[in-house]
Amino acid sequence: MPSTVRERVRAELTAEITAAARRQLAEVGAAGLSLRAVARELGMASSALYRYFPSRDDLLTRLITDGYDALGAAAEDADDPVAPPRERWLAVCRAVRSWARAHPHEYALLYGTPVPGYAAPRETVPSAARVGVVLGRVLGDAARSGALPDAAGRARDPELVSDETAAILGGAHPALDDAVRVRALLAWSSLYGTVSFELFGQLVGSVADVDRYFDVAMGELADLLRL
Amino acid sequence: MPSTVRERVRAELTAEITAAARRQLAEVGAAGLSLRAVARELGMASSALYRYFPSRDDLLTRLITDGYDALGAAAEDADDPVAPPRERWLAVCRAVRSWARAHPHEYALLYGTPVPGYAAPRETVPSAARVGVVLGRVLGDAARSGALPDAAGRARDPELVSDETAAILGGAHPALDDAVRVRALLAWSSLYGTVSFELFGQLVGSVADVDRYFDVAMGELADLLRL
DNA sequence: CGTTGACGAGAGCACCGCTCTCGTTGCGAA
DNA sequence: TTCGCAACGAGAGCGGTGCTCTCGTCAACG
Repeated sequence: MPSTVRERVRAELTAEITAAARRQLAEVGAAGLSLRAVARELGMASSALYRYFPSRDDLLTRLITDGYDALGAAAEDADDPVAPPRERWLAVCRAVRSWARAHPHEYALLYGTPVPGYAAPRETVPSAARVGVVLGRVLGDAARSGALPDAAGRARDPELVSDETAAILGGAHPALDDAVRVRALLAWSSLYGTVSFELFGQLVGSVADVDRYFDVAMGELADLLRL
Repeated sequence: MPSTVRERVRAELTAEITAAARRQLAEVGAAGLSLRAVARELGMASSALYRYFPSRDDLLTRLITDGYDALGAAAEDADDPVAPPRERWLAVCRAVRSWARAHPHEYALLYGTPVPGYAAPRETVPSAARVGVVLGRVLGDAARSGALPDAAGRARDPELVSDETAAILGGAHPALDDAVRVRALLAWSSLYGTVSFELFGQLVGSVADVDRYFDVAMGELADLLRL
C-alpha cells in the first residue's frame, strides 16, 4: 500500500504511462512506439518519462510481461476443468487465437522478432509460462483421468525436456513419457506457428476460411496429443 | 544485358548496396539497419541511395525476397528426389533449421514481425513459396510412389485449401484429400513454429539438447503426414 | 554538337532515444 | 516546526534516423 502521497501519485502515473504506451502499441506497433509520443499524449516532457522507465526497452519489457499475463489469463479463462480433454485443448487454442487477433501488435511483440538486444528474460519468464501451464494442466488431467493411452516409456532425459518443464507438463504418470512431452512442446509450437502464420499473412493465398482451417488443424494436433 | 556504361554501373552499385545492407542486417538486425550506415560503408552520401531504392522499406523488401530465395535454394539443395519420403521430409526440415541458425536476423526478417506497414506482398510471393513447393513435391512423390495410405476422401473445398495451394501440394491423387493438405500446411506451420521458438529463445528453459528435440519433433510431424 | 536526364553531394527538416541542468516541492530527520 | 535532501518536471541539447530539395556535373541520345 502506498503510504505517502508521492508514492501513490508515482504508482498512478506509472500506470498511466503504461496505459498510454499500450494504446500506442496497439495502433502503431512496437517498432513505431515512441517515448516522445507517449509523453505528448500525457502532456508531459519526454525527459520526465525517464523518472519512471530508465529506457524505452524497459517500457517495452513491461508491456511484454503485461501481454503475457493477459494472454495467459485468456487461456486460463477459456479452460473448463470439467470438460473433456480434447474440448479443453481446442478451447485453449481458440482462446489464444482470439486474443492474438484482438491484439495483433501485442502478440507480435510477444512472439515476433525480439526487439531489444535479445534481452529481458528473467522477469518475463513466469508470465510467459502461463499458457504452457494451462496446456500442461490439460495434459496432466487427461492422464490422471485415464483418457490417455499408456506411453511407450521413452526414457526420462532432462536434456530433452527439462525437469521444470516435465513437472509443468503433468508431472509423473504412466501415460506421460518424454515422447508425450516432446509432442506437447511441439503442439504448443505448432499452435504458435499457426497463429503467427495467420497473423503475419503467411497463408493469405492458401487458406480462405481461416476459422475452419484453424479448427481442423487444432483437431489434428489433438490427435497428435492422443486427446 | 546492360548496353550502356551507365546501366552497367547502376546494376553494379545496386548489387553493392544490397550486399552492404545484407551485411548490416546480419550484424544488427532489421530494426537496426540504417540507410545512412549503408551509405557510409559505401563512402557515398545517404541521399544518393535514394536514386536506387525509393525508401528504406523498398530496400528491406529486396532483402526479404533475396532471403526467401536463399532459404528456398537451401531447401531444394537438401532434397534428394530418390530418397525415401520420410528422409526427404527430415532433410528439408534440417536444412531450414540450419539456414535459420546461420542467418538468424534474415530469418527473423522473413518470418518474424512484419516491419513495414504489413506490405510488400506481390513480388515476394513466388520466392516465399519455394519452401512450400519443396514440401509439396515430397508429398506428391510419396503419394505417387504408393508410400501414402489412401485418404479418407474429405471433400475438396477451395475455401479450406485454395486451388493453387492444392496444386502445389501434390495435385490430385487418391492419397491426397483436403485433410492431408491441411496436415501439410500444419506441418509447415509447425516447422516454422519450432524453428522460431528455438531462435527467439522461447524454449530456453525447457529444452537443452535442441538438436535431438528437433529431430524427434520433426519425426512426429512425419508421422502426422503419414510419411 | 547541344540538350536532357541521370547522378552524387550537401544542406536541411522533423523526428527519435537519451542526458544534463536547473528550479520546485514533498518528505523525513533534527 | 524547521531544515536539508532527494524526487520531480521542464527545457535545452547531442547524435542519430528517414527523407526531401537544390545544385553542379557528366554521360547518353537526337
